[in-house]
Amino acid sequence: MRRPRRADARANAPTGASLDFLCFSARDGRLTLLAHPATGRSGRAELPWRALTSARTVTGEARRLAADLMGSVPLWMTHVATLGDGTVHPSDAPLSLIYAAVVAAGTPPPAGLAWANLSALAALPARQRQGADLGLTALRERMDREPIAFRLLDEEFTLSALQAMYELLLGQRLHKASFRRALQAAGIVSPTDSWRSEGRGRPAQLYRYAPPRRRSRRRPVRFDLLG
Amino acid sequence: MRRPRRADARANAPTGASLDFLCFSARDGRLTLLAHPATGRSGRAELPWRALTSARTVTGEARRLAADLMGSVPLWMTHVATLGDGTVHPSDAPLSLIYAAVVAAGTPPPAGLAWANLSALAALPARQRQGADLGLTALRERMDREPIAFRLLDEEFTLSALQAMYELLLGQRLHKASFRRALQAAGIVSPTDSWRSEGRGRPAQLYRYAPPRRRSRRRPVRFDLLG
DNA sequence: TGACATTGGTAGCCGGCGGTTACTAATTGC
DNA sequence: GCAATTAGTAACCGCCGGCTACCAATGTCA
Repeated sequence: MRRPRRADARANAPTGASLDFLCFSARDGRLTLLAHPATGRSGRAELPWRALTSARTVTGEARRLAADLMGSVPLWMTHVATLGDGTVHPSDAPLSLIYAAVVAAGTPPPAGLAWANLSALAALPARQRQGADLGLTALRERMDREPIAFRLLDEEFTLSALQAMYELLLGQRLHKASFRRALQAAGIVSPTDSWRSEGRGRPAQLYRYAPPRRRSRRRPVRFDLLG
Repeated sequence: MRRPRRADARANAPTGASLDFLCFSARDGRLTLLAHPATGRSGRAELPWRALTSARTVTGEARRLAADLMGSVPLWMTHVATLGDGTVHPSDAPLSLIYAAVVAAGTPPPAGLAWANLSALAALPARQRQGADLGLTALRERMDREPIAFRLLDEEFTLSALQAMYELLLGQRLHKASFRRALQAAGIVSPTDSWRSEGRGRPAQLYRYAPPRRRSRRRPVRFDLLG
């Protein structure tokens, strides 16, 4: 059984795979996802996807797909799932490689696509819906290891905007003082000379994401997350 | 470009995928990985794999592969990576789905396979080596959310054995008092009536993994892991 | 012009977590 | 009986993180 002839492997192998592009952004205090609107030819909302043509450069093809759509490769992008299991997918491919990315709030959608609320996610084809769920979960779980929230903001941002983005992703309110104390202690933002005044209230200083070189503290062993 | 005919997708699509089985265990205080020894026909160490025959049941096929090898489905098993990118793989398949699993220390290897030290990992074919690295990283990152260390132990275990397993996975020594305090506070183990006495020293009480129903505490926002 | 609302930003209290030291308990081997 | 070895716990204490309270700077409006 081990090491079959190449022809054997080809004989009853599943054919083809799709690359699916999960692109998150934020708009009006909501998380949004890039999708073909339901008004398309299929009459159904659908994530952008492309047939995988050469598995020799999977990550390259994923980046190319993203760049072709968005104009440039997103600052944060990663593979989040590989789905098959007989779920419905517009490509008819038996396998789909789901890539998730994040672009700054306010990025205009490419032609033919729109920013959809996450509530519209239920209308996606089954496999894409599952991929979107997994992608969103991945965003939430990785945001304390990778600068996901920062990539959803412009290069310069206020600390209030950063906190609002964290609250959006985590789905819970955070305390301002604690948030800023932890942020300053980690030293991962550096202030700029600019200030932003939006209507009422005291102007806010603008910051940049500037992670230090030094190694991060190791976290203690935790048992309270098991179950 | 969107929604190509099925024939189009098939035309230049990559053909076939392999399922690769990363099975970790522990032996003599070392982490080990199930592999075909280098004495096989290929003369090279190799992870067990199988051609994916029906993508309709990817997870089912992965479980079946594991069960066929080990006799039963491992208590912890998950998909950790999908690799292509032109790396070498014994199957010649352009894509490989890597599944990682964990079995109790002392589980005998199936015929034709052996428990290999992680140092032997460098000898694997490139794609399998990459998969093994990713799998090991996944083990370490997920062990505070999923009961990975517990699945590497027998059903009943001593707290010292549990701590040794955590130290093995994390690659660092832990303090006994802190470890046990956190463990008791989380309430995820329950003592049994049995005691184990191995040679010298005071006998140790045996415990079982028994996670509570209650919801886990939410962890604070952390910025010190970014960068 | 001055009071108020609004948003930005910080000081400091305090309970609990987690690293550490130090101790007690129970067994084997001499 | 005594040393060695392993299991298990108590308690100190610094720091993290939730919280309250406060000050700062702007726009709005009477």
